[in-house]
Amino acid sequence: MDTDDTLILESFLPYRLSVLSNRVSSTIAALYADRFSLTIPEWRVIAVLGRFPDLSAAELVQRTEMDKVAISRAVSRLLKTGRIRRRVFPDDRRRSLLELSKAGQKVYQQIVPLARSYEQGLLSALSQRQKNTLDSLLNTLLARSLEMKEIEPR
Amino acid sequence: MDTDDTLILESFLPYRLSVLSNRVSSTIAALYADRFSLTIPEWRVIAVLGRFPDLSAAELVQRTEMDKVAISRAVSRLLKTGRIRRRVFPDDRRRSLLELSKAGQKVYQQIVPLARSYEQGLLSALSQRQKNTLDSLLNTLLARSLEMKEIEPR
DNA sequence: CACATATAGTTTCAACTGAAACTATAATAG
DNA sequence: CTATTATAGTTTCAGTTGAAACTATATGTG
Repeated sequence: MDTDDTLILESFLPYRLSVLSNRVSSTIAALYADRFSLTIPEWRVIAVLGRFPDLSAAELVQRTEMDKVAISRAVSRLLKTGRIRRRVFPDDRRRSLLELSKAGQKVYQQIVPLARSYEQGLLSALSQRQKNTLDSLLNTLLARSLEMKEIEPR
Repeated sequence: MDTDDTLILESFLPYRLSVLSNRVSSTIAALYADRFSLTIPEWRVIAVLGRFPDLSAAELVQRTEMDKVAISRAVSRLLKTGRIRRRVFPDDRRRSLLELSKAGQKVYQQIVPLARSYEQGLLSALSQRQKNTLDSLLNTLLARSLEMKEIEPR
């Protein structure tokens, strides 16, 4: 029924991804903001430092796929709220070494189960097999989206 | 290897969806901005009006899942650039009826193939079977994400 | 009718964002 | 070594955003 010169927005993959991602992010953001006064960028930094202590800001940029301005701001809020500590890397004084403070570790420990449980809730309608399929489809799409971004010249 | 109190950000579904959606959206946004000076909200309005002429702003809100401020701004830019026209709905003078102008139709006709071709490129690594699976997984997740958003009280 | 309440859409204001400029330090070249 | 160039991270500035207030119109109630 649908002709070739029409586009059905609600079937258009980029649109659907955007709606899904916005819904998920805003739900989680509300969760984190309510209980921990944490933004999503801050939470991402905590999540990464929980696993890999003593990273520099540049390493956080890589591991979170956020830009360095966002990292700088998240880090400065987390420093102010005492959730991370910063040392200077002795061999290169431009660089800092960031790690969770005691308070930051506590937030991390509380928020990990919350994050897991949201994720499980979202995935609860899927069988294990479907979850595996989803995982692999997302891997493919993530790789392909990166190629298409780089190929398409700015 | 990964214990229960650790979270691997790059495997966390909300994070992956966000990275994917941001990549896709920013690639498309660059495409549209370059060639048509169109933002994504404007493009969404055009896409919907191309299929359903004579909608009100409130109907655009529903069909695009954007909020009414964003719609109001997109509509006012599109009016200014002459891509849509607005009439007052006679039976209720608060309401407007929006439709593509000739120029808007032309943009629509040019941009639909561009959108389709981006989507095909993104999906090019998938078999038809995988595309169907993706489609159905997204439907499930979209439904579930809505439930979880509504259940979780603000 | 007059008043209260609801709805469509716009504007305002404060917070957020990213690109570009900037500061500090380091590495490399003459 | 000094000058130049590069890198780490921060700040600035010019948009962009969304919540709440606002304007205009419509609907419901006594």
